[in-house]
Amino acid sequence: MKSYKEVTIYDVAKVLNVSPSTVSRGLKNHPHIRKETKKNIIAKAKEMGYQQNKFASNLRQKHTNTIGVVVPKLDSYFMATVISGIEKITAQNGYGLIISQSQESWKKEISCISTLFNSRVDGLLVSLAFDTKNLEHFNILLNKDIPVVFFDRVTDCNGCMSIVIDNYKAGYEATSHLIEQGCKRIVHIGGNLLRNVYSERFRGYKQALADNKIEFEQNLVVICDMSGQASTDAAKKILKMLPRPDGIFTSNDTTAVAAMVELERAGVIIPDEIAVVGFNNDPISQVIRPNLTTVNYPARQIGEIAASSLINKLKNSESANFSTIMLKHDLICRQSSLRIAEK
Amino acid sequence: MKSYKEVTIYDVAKVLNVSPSTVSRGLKNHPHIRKETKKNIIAKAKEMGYQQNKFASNLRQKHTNTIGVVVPKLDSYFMATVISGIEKITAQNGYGLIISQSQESWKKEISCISTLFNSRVDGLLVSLAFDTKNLEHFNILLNKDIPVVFFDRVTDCNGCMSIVIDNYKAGYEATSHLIEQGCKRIVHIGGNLLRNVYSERFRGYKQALADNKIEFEQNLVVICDMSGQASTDAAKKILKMLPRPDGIFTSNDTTAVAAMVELERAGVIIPDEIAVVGFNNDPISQVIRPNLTTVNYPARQIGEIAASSLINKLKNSESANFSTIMLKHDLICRQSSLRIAEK
DNA sequence: TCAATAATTGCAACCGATTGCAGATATTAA
DNA sequence: TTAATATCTGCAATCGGTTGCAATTATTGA
Repeated sequence: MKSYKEVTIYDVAKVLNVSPSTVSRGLKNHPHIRKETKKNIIAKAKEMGYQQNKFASNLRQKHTNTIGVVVPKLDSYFMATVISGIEKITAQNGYGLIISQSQESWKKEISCISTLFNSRVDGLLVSLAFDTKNLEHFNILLNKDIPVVFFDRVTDCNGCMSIVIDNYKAGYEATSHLIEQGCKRIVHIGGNLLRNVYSERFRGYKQALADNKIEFEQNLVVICDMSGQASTDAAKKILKMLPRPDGIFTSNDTTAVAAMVELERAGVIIPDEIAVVGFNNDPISQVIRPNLTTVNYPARQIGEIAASSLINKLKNSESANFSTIMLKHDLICRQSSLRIAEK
Repeated sequence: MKSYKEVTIYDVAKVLNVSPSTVSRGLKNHPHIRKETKKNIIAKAKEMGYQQNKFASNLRQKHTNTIGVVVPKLDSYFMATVISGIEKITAQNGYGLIISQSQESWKKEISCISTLFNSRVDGLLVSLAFDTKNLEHFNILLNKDIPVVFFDRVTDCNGCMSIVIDNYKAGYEATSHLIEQGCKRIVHIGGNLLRNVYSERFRGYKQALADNKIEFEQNLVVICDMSGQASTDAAKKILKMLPRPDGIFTSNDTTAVAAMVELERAGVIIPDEIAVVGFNNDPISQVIRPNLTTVNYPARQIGEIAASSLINKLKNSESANFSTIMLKHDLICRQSSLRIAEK
C-alpha cells in the first residue's frame, strides 16, 4: 500500500556508526549515553526525518500512552468544555486521546468500551449513558487493572474514582432559591433517575420542599430525556396545570431555555408568573431574556481533574487512592428567577 | 506496570496443538484453513479470552486502521452531527477514530496534525480552523501519501478531496429571499473570509444585492468570530445604524439567535422591522420564537460522505479521484423572515 | 604504571502477529 | 496403484524499538 520507506533507528545507527540500542537510548535521554553522542544522535535523527514507530514501541513496552474517553454526547457546551479540560492535561503529559460517544445508549456504551479496550488504552475517562443499568462491561478493564475514572455521571464501581459536584446540594439550593422568591408550586424537570446527577438533584429538590413545609407532588415532576423537545412538551403540560405552577427547576439549561420559549409564547411572564432555574451555566443562559438563573458547573475543572487523577494513577499505581472528588458549584442568580430583589 | 499476562496466538496454538500461523489465519478467516480447524480456533480463542494485539499487527502490516479527525470545535450541533455521520461509516468499516480540536487556532491545528501523524493514522478528515493561512503542515502527510479529505471548511490542496455545499448559492438564496420579503438594507454577519464557507456566502450575498439593484454597503457587513457574544455586539451596532437595516443574513444560527434576542430586547419586532436568516438549521432555530429561517446544512451526510470517500481512497488508492463533492442544501423559510406570505 | 571503578556502548533476545514459501496430507484422475 | 493436483499447515523471517547484561573504554587512585 505505502511505497515510501520509513526512517528507523537502524538507519540512523548505520549512518552514525553506532548500534541501534545506542540510538534508542540517545533519543530518550538515557543517562548511560554520553552527552556528545546524544547530541549527534538527536541531530542526525532530526536531519533524516526519523519518526518513532509507536507500534514497535508499544508492542515492547506494553502500554500505549493513550487515554480513552466515553461520553454520552459531544454536542453540549458542558461536555465540550470538559473535554477541552481533559485534552489540556493529557496533551501536557504526553498522552493521546481517543474520544467516543455512547449516544446516551447503554448498548452503544458497551461497544465503545470494548473498542477502547481493544485499542489498549492505558486508562479510561467515562461519563455514563442515560440508561446504563449495570457495569459489567467495565469488568474487562478492571480485570486487567486498567483504571477508570468517572466524571459527572458517575457510579459506585469497585475501585474506580469519581469526579463530581454536590448535585444534592445544588438541587437543594436551586429549589430553596425559588422558594425564597415566593414560589409555592415548583415543577422539577429531570432525567433518568438511574443517573446520579438527576437523582441527586431530585433528592435536593424534595428535601428543600420538605424543609420549607411544601408538600411534594409527584405530578409536578417531569422525568424526560432532557431534550429541548421534551421540555417544550413539558411546558405545554405545565400551562394546563391547575393551579398553575409558579416555578421550574430543571436539570439543564437546554430544557430551561426551551421551556421559557414555550411559556413566553403562551404569554406567561417570566419570572413574575413562573420563575425558572436551570443547570450548567451554558452560554445560552446569558443570552436568553430574561437571563437564566442556573447552577455553574465547573466543567473545565472537572475535565482537568479527571484527567490528572487518571494520569497520576497510571504513573504510580500505588498512589493515594481516593474514591471521590467533589468540586464546588455556585448558584448564579439572574433575571429568570428574581422576583423579590428587583421589585 | 501491568501484572497480568495477555493471551496470544501462541497460547491458543499451543492448546490446540497447531502453529501460530494457523491460528492467525484461522482467526481472520483465511481461505487456506479448513472450516473445522477455523471453528476450533475461533472457539478456543474466545474461550481463552484472546484479544488481538493491534500493535504487533500494525507493526507488521504498516497501517493502523485508524482515521484522524481535526475539527475547529466540537461543541456545535453541526459539528457533532458531522462527527456522528463519520463515526457511523468508519465503525461500519472497521476503522477507529481519533478526534481532535484545533480550537479555531492555526497553531493548534498544526499540532493536531502532527500528533495524528505521529499516531500513524491511515488518513485524515479535516475542517480548517478560522485563521489557518497556509497548508504547509499538511505536507508531512501528503509526502507520505496519507490521504486527506476536507469537509465544510475546505481549501484547494493539491490532491486532496473536498466535501462541501454550494455556499455561494446558499448565500445568494438567503439574501434573495430577504429581498423578496421586501428588505432593502440587509446586514451580513460572517466569519473570517479566509475560509471558503464565509467568503462564498458573502459573495452570494453581494451578488444577490447586485442582481436586485441594491447597492452594496461595506458598513452593513460585520466580520467577526461568529460567537454569540460577537453577534450581540453586532446587534447593538445595528440598532444604532441610520437608516435602520431591515434584514440580517448571518452565517450561523448561533449568531442569528443571539442577534434576535438582543434586537427583541430593544423592542424590535421580528420579522416586521428586521427579518433574520441564519445558517445550519440547528435545533435552536425551531425553538426560538419566531422560528428562524435558515439554510439546512446536511451535516450527517457530509460526515458520511467524507468518511466513505476517505475509506474508498484507502482501500484502492487508484480509485476515481474526484476533487470536490458538493451536496444539496435548502433554504428553510420560517417566521423570522416571512413578512409577505403571512400577511 | 597498574588495578579498580565508573562511564559508555553493543549484543541479542524479546514484544506478538503476519505471510511467502515449502512441506504435508487429502483428493482426484489416469 | 500411482501420479498429479488441490487443500491444508508449519517454518522462519519480518516489522522497529527496548532493555538486561556483557563488553569495552575512560578515569581515578595508589
